[in-house]
Formats: sequence, C-alpha cells, structure tokens
Amino acid sequence: MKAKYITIIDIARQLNISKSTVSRALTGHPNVNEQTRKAVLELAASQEYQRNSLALGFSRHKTHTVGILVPEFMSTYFPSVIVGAQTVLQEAGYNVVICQQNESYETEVANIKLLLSYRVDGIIVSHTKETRNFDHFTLAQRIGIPLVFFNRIPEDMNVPGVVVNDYEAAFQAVEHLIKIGRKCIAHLAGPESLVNSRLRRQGYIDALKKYNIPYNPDLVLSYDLTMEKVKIYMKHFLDLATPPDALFAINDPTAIAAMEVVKAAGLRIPEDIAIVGFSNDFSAELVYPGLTTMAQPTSDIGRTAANMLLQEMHAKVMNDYSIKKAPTVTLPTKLIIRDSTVKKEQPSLVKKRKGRI
Amino acid sequence: MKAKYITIIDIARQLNISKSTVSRALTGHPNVNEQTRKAVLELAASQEYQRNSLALGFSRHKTHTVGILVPEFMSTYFPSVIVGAQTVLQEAGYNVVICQQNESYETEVANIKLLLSYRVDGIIVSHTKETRNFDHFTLAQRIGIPLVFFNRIPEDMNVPGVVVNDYEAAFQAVEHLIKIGRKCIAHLAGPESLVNSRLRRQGYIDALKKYNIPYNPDLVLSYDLTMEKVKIYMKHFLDLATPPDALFAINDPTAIAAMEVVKAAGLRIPEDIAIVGFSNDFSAELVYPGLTTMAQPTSDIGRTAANMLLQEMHAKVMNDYSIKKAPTVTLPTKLIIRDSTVKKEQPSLVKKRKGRI
DNA sequence: CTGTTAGCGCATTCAC
DNA sequence: GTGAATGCGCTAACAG
Repeated sequence: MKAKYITIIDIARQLNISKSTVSRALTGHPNVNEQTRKAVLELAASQEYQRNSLALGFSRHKTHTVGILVPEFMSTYFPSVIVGAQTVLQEAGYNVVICQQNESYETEVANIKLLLSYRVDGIIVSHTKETRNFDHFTLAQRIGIPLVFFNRIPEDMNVPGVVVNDYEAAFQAVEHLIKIGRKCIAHLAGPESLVNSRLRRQGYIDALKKYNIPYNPDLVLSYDLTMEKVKIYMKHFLDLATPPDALFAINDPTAIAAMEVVKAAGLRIPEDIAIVGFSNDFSAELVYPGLTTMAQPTSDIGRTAANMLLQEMHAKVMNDYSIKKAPTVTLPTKLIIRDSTVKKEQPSLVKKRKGRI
Repeated sequence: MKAKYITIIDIARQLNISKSTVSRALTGHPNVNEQTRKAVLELAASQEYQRNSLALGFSRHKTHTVGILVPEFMSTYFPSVIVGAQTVLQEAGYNVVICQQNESYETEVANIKLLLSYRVDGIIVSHTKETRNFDHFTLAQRIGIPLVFFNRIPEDMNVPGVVVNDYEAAFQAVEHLIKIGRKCIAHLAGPESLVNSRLRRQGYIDALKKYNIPYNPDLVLSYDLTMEKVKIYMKHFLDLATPPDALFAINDPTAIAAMEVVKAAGLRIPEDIAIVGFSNDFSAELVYPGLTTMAQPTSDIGRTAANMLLQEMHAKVMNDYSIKKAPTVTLPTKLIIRDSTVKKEQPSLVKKRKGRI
C-alpha cells in the first residue's frame, strides 16, 4: 500500500524539459518562458501534482511551518489562544500544526522532538503542569529554533513569553471579595510547579495583607488541577470550624467544580460563599450563578505570541537569550462581575409570557 | 539565522567511522559492534542529535504521522474527539498533528494539501460547514492516503467514517418533548450542507408524524451555526402568533444561545419553553437550567476513528473505495434529561448553612 | 531562457 | 561488523 505522488521529474519527462525548468515554473521563478510555464502548470494541475514539502524543507532547511504546543484543550482557554495565534501566522504565510499534551510531560517531550525532527521554523508553547525539567526547551533554543511561551512560562529559562498580570489580577480578584464584605477567603491554588499559580497565590496573600485580614494557611490548598480533587478540597473547606465565606479559585473550571460542591452542600452562592474564578472561560457566563472571574484576553495572547514568534523567526541573527534578556509581554486582565459574588436579580423573576401557556 | 542540527555525518566524522554504521547504531540494527553502538549512542546523546524526520520521511515515504482536521474547536466536542483519537494513535506509535479550520473551506483545502505535502500516513477529518466541493478529499484518496471521516461525512463520497445515529437521536429527542406534553415544537436546524443536520431534521419531522402532530415548516429554521443568528431566529419563533412550547436545537451551543434569548424575553424554561440540545457539551451541564441533550460518545468516536485509520494504514493493499463499500461505524447516543425539559427541583431551595453567616 | 550538477540526511543495498 | 554507493524530490549555482 504505497501512495503514489507525481513528482517534477514525471512532469519534466512528459514535457521533454528538465526538472529545473519545471521547478522554476512551479515556484514562479521569473526566468521561464510563458508557454513553458503554462504547459507545466496545466500538466501539474491535471495530474494533481502535490509538492513534496518533505523534500523541499529537507533541501531548503526551512519548512514555513510553526508548531503550537498546549498542555490540554478541554477548557476554552487554549483553543481560543490557538485560534488567535493561527490567524496571525496564516496571514504571514506559515502553516500551523497543533500538538496537545494531555498534561503529560512525556508527551510534551515527545512532541517537541517531533516538531524539531520535522524542522518546524518556530514553536509557541505552554508547558504541562508536570513539567519540571526544561531540557527539551533549552534544546530547541540551542539548536536555534525560536520559542515563544505563553501562560505557563518556565521561570528559570530566559525565553520570550506572553503572560497576563497574574499577580495584580489575583490581587484585584481578592480585593473585590474583600470589598463586598468577605473576611474569610479561601484559595484553591494551582500546582506550585506553575509560575502563574504562585503569582496568583501571592496576589491573594498580599491583598489580604493590604486590608489587614490575617493570612490563614489552612485556607489555601494547592492542587493538581484534576477536577476530582476539587470536590475533596472544597468539602474540606466547608467542614472547617469556621468555613470560608468566599473562594478565589485558580481558574474557572476549578471555580465551577467548587460551585457544584457548594450547591450540593445546600449553601447559597454568593450569600454563603462568594466565588471568583480566573480566565473567563466560555462556561463562566453559563454556569449558575454566573461566575465572577478575571477575564484573560485569550485571542490577544495568541496573536501577541504569534507576532513575537514571527519577529524571532525573521531576525537576521538568531537572538541569543543566553546573553540577552528575552522580551516578555504582559497583557491586562479584566474583572468581570457576575452573580457568584454580587447578585443582580433573581433569574426566575419573570413576567408572564404572552399567548398560550 | 540558521538552525544548527547535528547529523549522522558529524557523528561519523568524530568517531572515524562511516555514516552507515552510525545509522545502524542509531536505528538498532543488529549487525553492529556493541562498543561502536555504545560510542555512537553516547556521542549522539551528548551532542543532542535530533533525527531529521524530513530526510527520513523523504527517503522512506513514510512519516509515521497522522493528521487530524477539525472545523473548529470552540465547543468541547472536537477537542474531546481529538483526545480520544490521539490516545489510540500514540499507543500505536504514531505522531499526531492537529489542524483547525475555523470553519473556513479555504483553510481546509490548504490544510489537506499541507498534510499531503508533508506526506502524513493518514488523516482523520470532519469537514467545515462551508465545504461543498470535496475534491481535496478525493485527491487524498486517489493519491492513496487513508482518510477516515467523523461527525460530518461527505455524502457523495464513499469513505470510511464514524457517525452517531443522528436520525434516531433526533427522533428520540423530539419524542421526549412530545412525551412531556409539548405540541408546538420548533427546530433550529443546521446548514443543509451537513448530512447530520439533514438527518436530525428528518428525525424531528418523523417524530412529529408518529405522534400525529402536524409538521409546520414555519417552526423549522436552518441556519449557519453562527451564534448571532440564533438570537434573530429565536426571537422570530417567540414572536409568532402561536409561539412554540419547545425547541429542539441542532447542537448544544445553539440550545444555550437560544436559552439566553428565552430568558431575556422573560419566559421560563421549561415551563414556557422546553429545550433540547445535542452532543452533551461540557456546558450543557453547567448552563441554567441544565440542558437536556442527546449525549455523543465523543471519546469513543475519536478512538473508533483512530482504529479504523490504523486498519486502513496497515492494509497490505490500499482499500479501493471506488469499487468497494467503505465501512461506516454508527455509535449510539444517549438522552440526558436535565431541567431544561423536566424540572427536578428549585435549585435555590437550600437548607441554612451551619456556623457564621 | 534552459539544462546539468550538486547536495540536503538518511536507510539500505551491495561489497568486503 | 563495517564502508561505499545509491536514491528519495527538490532548489540553486553554474553553464550555456
């Protein structure tokens, strides 16, 4: 079972010309007789010639393809960033391939090597929560493949990246909870391995400090982002002698899972517990009650990362980040207040419909 | 700015052996002295040799890579199918690259050609809603690249595919609405270009027929799946002289967008209008009220498609679907009943929390 | 304007 | 157990 592809040699033979001429005609090289070009293009079309990018990339050392690596895409965050990045890259004439890690470190390493072995021209990446060893990334750097990180950036690597103001955003989220009168604020934090988890956690701590609310470590749990854990940890919070009256969750899926637990326990949101998430996933608006959250400009993040990568790839001389500070762009977040912290109205207060029942 | 990769020639030179030996050592060929092999492997590791898959695929005509093409991934449906497929393919030793079309026909054609030009060994695909010309797919077939479709299958092509029982599922969904006493059931249908849209629509019509409910074409609107349209069409339904008391939506995002309109109009769900979606997206469970929907076994769909593709790729002789019927697997759906059709309880009826307010 | 040649990195003959 | 030679499809440098 072998695929049969037409090659420029096939075309050359049929036209009794050399493969170079075919190549020139096909690539739009100026020095080619119009009639010859026409003949070549017609034959190529009729025979469904498909350029062999393998051979091309192989001989040119350029593939015009970039890879995007994401740890997962079950929330809307990563897909949405990808769409933003892809738009920019396609406009710039690059092909885009996406690899998805399932939050597995091994898959991440394999995928980076896959992309390297396919000689992509650049990589946009957000690492998995398991990733503690970054050798596969420094490898890419050493080889000279431009890398741009977003969202999750390895902290001991000097790499270009796009982030949001995690610290300030968390601070602001907690400040919001304090301003609506909450005093006992729990935090379901992400894994310590993720820089943004730690930043958000610090924002939480410092907001408490600013308002003279004692920081109680028992109210902070770092977890591995698997939804089953949320149930356990949230129950734990509710079972405390003085349970929290508010929760700041590391992200929206966490917040939403926590809401389930709270509702199942017969408590009211936001009256008994106010909840704030992070990212403004698609679901944040849908869940009941609507989830207050720090919105991330996902599409912008993707576009920015793509533009940074383009710059890296087009640089005359490879940027050497072992001797030079890598650029980092920080994009703003925005607090979206919904019913999970400030109730606007009873959703079931409805006017009678017209017409038949 | 040129990436510098180590090649087997570099290694051969340093070890004063031939590149053939290096190649053999690297690929685990038996006929190689243990010491030589060890030396090669060590040097390769220390110099961070990265096999050039371009060269390899180029010379071997096999890339051990499969592509997955999806029209979009803003709902959880496609990502979830991808994860299922990827799991199976990785276990079978294949690399997986994903391409996303943004529902654009041009991007789809470009991406298919991209994958062909990279000589992937097989492709799993769901076409865009815009796709009416399937030449790019038949091209892949003619070249001999196995193709497996899922969800959206071109109807005039004989290709292997994985679908769900769209007709029966729609029938069942509408039957459910009828059984809870609805008599005036609207249907927000998908584009006519999609086979599953038409099947679901027919299921809707036939369910009405079975229960002797007259089919009213005014209650059916086909639309292009852009969420803005839902608002317009749903308002139109509500403004009818006798507005519907139920809605069957082509998919969950449509149902959820419709719910917004209904709620904004001050109507109650399900009392005034009962709503059923399709697919059981992540959001179906979260939205308020919970959305009744026909669940699709997304992960299974992905795994099944992957397994079918593996069979195609491993076939000794390429299956010629111009002379032979292509296999189609139909997976079952399951009706998930939630509050959008049958209300179980008031969610805000809560017991008093213990402890402090 | 066009043909010839070389070379990209690798596995795989065929020799020895 | 190892080396030399070949070819995969293409572009580019060099001749003409």
